[in-house]
Amino acid sequence: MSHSPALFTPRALYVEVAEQLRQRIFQRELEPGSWIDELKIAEEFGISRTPLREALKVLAAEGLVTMKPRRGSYVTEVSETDLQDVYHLLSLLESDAAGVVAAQATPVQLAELQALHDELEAAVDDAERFFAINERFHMAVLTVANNRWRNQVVEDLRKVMKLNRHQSLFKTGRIHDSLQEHRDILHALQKRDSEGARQAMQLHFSNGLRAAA
Amino acid sequence: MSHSPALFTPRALYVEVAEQLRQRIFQRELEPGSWIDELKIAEEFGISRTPLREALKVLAAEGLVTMKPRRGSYVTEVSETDLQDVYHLLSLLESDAAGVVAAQATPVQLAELQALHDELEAAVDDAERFFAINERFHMAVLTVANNRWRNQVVEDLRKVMKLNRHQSLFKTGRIHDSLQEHRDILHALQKRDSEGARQAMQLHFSNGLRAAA
DNA sequence: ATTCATAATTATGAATGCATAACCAGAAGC
DNA sequence: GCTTCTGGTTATGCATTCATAATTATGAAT
Repeated sequence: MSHSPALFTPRALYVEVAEQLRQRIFQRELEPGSWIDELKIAEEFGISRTPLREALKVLAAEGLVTMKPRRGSYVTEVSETDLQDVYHLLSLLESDAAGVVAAQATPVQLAELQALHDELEAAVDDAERFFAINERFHMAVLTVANNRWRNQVVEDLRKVMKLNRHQSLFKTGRIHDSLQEHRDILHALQKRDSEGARQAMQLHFSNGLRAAA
Repeated sequence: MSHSPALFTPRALYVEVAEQLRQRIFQRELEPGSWIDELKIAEEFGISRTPLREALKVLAAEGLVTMKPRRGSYVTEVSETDLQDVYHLLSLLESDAAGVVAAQATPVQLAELQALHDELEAAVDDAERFFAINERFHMAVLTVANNRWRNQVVEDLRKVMKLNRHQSLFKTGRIHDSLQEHRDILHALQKRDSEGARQAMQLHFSNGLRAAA
């Protein structure tokens, strides 16, 4: 990795570190509730504590990390009620977004959503892949709904949701059910049925919560 | 900023600085869109750049500040559509909260909300005070609704809303109207009418947006 | 042995220093 | 006159160093 100087303006180091830390957290290398050793991590990354601490503050704002004054940073523990609360909010925000999309999406945008959904259908046998495309679909709906503040909020809440260790999608039958729910959502969107889209999305989340809990 | 020795463990400096910066931003000492001179601010506060930069990252996470790589930090500019989007979300989140409160609040909690509302009634002639109590009431509703993730989100969005607040509440008649809307909300809560509370809160926000825009 | 006081250790929070990318002004070239 | 190059300046991002609060370890006294 010789010095190929900033052709593609590299993100600031603390942004990069924040992303790496997210990965470690999601992969349970850093367990919920565990203390984050700044010195150890800084050494592992080969950086100083300064950008690491900045990254930790970013993660704290996202809710992935909890900072205690003079005690350091801890990976956030997501309780059962936390999970319910987060699902409640996601349901509220994303179902509203679905309603907006049904009312306002252009034909091109609907086609893009359809294309994503087709990918999802094709990934039914690959849970990992299904999970990734599922996330892309949900974010695509939000993008079309076009409210950058909501996007930010949902993005953060989804990160918190991911902290929950048993990914609902891997439970038996959940993928199949989830896919059917997605079909219903897409169908409502294409019918331009705002209320139907809202309800379908809500159902999708309440089922998702049941599977996760 | 050399304070007397820490009798009551003061919050970390960067937290304090973040709060001070919020005040400056809300009071328009730092104007939306303007660049934030780290050296200048650090000197004014009598601190180094390190805690200031950490504070700026906190504000960035709240949406008050926008950071551009290698360009520094800027006070977030809130466009007309931004304002609409934020109101939309607040309406969604707080009206849902109102519905929860109507269904689940204990009599004691309802009495506390009533007491806050009475304070609001009494502040009808003091716009500044009215504004403050209004905020307390809204946050009290959220507290009763008891979803810490929503609280955090709403808190942040309200800060963004404040970036714009200029004259919204000070427009002629808005205080009076706002008060009436609050009466309707409280009435629905005490009737345990979830749907009514939701709608009353939604109306409150849509009127608020009209007055702000 | 248990408890309390105190010393040693460790980690956080903040200050300082430094390297480099971005900006700006002025000169050279067309 | 306009563009482009170049040198100087400035501010950001990161590393390093330092101070102090918190924790643990140690030891004395009951």
